[in-house]
Amino acid sequence: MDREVPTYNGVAPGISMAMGPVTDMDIDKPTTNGHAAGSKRKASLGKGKSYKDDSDDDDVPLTKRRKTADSDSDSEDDKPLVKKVIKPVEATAHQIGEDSDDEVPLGVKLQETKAKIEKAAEKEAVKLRKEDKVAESKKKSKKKSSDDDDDDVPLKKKAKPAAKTNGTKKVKKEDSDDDDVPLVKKAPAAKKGKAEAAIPKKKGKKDAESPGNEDAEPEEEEYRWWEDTAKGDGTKKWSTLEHNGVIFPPEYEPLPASVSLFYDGKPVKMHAVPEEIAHAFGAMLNSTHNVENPTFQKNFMEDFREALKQNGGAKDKKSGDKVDIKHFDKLDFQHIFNHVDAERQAKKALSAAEKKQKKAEKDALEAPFLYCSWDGRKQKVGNFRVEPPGLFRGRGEHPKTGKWKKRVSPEQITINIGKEAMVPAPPAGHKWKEIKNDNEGTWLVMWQENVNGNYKYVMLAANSDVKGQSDFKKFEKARELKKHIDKIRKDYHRELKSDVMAERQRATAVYLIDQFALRAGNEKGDDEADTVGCCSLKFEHITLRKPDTVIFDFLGKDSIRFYSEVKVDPQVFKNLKIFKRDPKQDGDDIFDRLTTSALNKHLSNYMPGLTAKVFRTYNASFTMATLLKEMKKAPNAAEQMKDYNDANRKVAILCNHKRTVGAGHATQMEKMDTKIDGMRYQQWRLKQMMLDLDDKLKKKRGAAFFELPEGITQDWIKEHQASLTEAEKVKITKKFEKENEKLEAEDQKAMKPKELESRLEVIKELESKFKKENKTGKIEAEGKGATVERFESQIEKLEQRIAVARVQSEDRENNKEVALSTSKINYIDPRLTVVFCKKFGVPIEKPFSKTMREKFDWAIKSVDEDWEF
DNA sequence: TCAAATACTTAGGAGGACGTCC
DNA sequence: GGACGTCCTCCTAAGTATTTGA
Repeated sequence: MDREVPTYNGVAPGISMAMGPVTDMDIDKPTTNGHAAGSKRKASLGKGKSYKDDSDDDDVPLTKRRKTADSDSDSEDDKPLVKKVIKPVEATAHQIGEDSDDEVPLGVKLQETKAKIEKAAEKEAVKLRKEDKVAESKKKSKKKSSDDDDDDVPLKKKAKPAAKTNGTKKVKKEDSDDDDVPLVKKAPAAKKGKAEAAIPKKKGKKDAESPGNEDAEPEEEEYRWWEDTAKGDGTKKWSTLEHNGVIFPPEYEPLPASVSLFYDGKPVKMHAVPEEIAHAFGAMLNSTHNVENPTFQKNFMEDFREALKQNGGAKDKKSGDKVDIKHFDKLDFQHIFNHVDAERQAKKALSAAEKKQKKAEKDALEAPFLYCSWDGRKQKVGNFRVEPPGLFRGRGEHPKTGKWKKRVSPEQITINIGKEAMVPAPPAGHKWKEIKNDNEGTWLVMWQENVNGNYKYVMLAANSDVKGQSDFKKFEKARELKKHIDKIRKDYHRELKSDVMAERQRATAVYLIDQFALRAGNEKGDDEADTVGCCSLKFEHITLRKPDTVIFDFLGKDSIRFYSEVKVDPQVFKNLKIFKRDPKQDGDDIFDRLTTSALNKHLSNYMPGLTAKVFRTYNASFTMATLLKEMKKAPNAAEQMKDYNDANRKVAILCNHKRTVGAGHATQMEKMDTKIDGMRYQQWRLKQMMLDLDDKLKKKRGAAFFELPEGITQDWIKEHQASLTEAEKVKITKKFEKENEKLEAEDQKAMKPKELESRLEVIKELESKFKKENKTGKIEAEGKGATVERFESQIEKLEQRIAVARVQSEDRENNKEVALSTSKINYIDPRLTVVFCKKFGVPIEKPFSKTMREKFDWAIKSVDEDWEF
């Protein structure tokens, strides 16, 4: 039974959309976003293993428990714990202070740097608490003046706003419980009606993206929320909210008759529903890590076959006979891929004008969805496009990777909007799942996806006020942690020896989170990739090497490998040994008495809102702050940026932010090496020319100066000479051909091959020169007015170029698998970067791209160079 | 108390835009 | 102006953390 793909219009004028039949949500039993179905305890105990000694006497002092074979070392438990700093040893997750040029052994160097940073943090914490006390007593003594001050945000006193405020008039106190005070200054509520027309403009921002809005609307006053101290308690996010909903993806366009999926060598035809799934697979044929993954293939096959079953199966295109598609190996997607690729190329080949035209059409279509009105302010919406159907690209060994992510229908979509606002119309013939007026949420639209049952949200863009505010809060929270970090560290060092197992595990976990920037590690379900964080570390993820080295080796978020060999506090080493004690084995939790909730609950005792993830933000920003503080002025902005990136890289390494090494990396490195060697060879030649002018120099400068550079051999020279002459030959030939083409285009007579021959004479001369040099071992001084001084200056210039190239090469190598952007976007307080720019006179455009400058607008406008994290 | 539901941040990769070099 | 490499933006997966409800 063939069915037409249902099509309907209505959300965006002019766009047609297709969705699957409107059923009652094609959603598998949801597993929820990232939450395990089973409990943590089940993970280690469910297999019938007994930890009787541990579980039965949780609260029995560990010292009274049975001794193990390692009792010797355990007996040291009761010795006073000497506070030690960690000593990471490898170029892995903890390379703070790494310095490849340094003579000091890496481990020692790292230890020193980390110790310095920790010591500084401790000192700072004491100082901050002192300052707080003084401030508090001052406050008490002049209570009445409290509403004049704006230093309500902790630590804000250090931040002197660089620019004059033109923001909203300050309302008083921060901790106002008054829910009715709008989060942002209330602007006149937009009229009911076409929402996009009601969305006011933001001052100073070009509005090219919203073509419908270009006429003379009054510009909105910039709202400097970071100077507004009356931000409520954060529960109520908005008072009025207007938006136009979402754009649905275009309908599926069936393949032309000439293009087919092949099965067992024969072209087959099928209904659009299964064809769309096959099309998706064919389109991603170049993504080998997906299409060659057996799980991906298996899941794809299951869903593809199911879709075929539901839609009349497949038929031989020629005979019309039924084809039972059973085996993945017999499928051939190449024709589909070629078709998709041709379409891509055609799109690429469009003229500039055509591309412009297409873009204009797309922009016009999307314009109504770009912005919303949030408390009367025009705010950019982040992801207003409903995710198109496709094959789920779960990362790593995700058990569901390759499953078909179905087309989302309006009936699955919940709209969150202000009570007074006009609800966007669903596509004709459809209705929304639900309309909500939840002003405690920041999302505008929500639906549930069918593969994992995950919730998908449409929220505001990163440069919106509300996202900026939560970013600001996040960094303020991390700064707040500075005041408590010394106490927290003292406490966990003490509790590492606690008699209560749960407490000891907790202390050990906090130690790891603090020292090695591990993530919390929530429990995961069986239908997710097997990745872990701190609390979910398993037996096999940690190897202990006496006396105090821990080797972490596990897959973290996004299945990125975390490998690190580090020296730890001896008590941590002992604890981990205990947590791994028999009968635990592979698959069992290291921290079987600890959950992320318990850990976070404990942390919140130190400071409201303190959770495991705050440590990552704190350590990243604090490290960056320390490195920037130590930074010296560089001769120019480029070198200053290199220093900045080096600091950024240290933070990225701390956070284990990685990227896959680009395909061309090795070739690039080789190229750079060859380039450097070429320059060194050139230097050597110049030195020989110096000798040619004055053979006494050898005695004067010492023979070593004139020797062949290390690694440059006679064989290498011959090879290099050959490649030099070849490159020159190619260059001359290409130039000749181009000139001829030009002549022909101008209807002139082309040059004869003889001309090329004569031009290539120089190559012959070059070759014979090299030959002579190689034979005699002498290099004649070249150039008019050759002098020793001139050659020396040329050598010096080459030396500089070599140095620059070496730095670049090293930089590239060091950076090949480190992603800097993640830490810059999420972990390093942007105000630190602003301070860096101001202090060293570097334009903000250097470290922050346009999008980042918009996202961190609040930071750029709120600090001067004296600001400290 | 626990699992499920919910809402948000953090993450790497794909692909297009942009800049540089020849 | 085309080839090539790099940077930037978009996309959406994959985490964390809190809230809800049985």
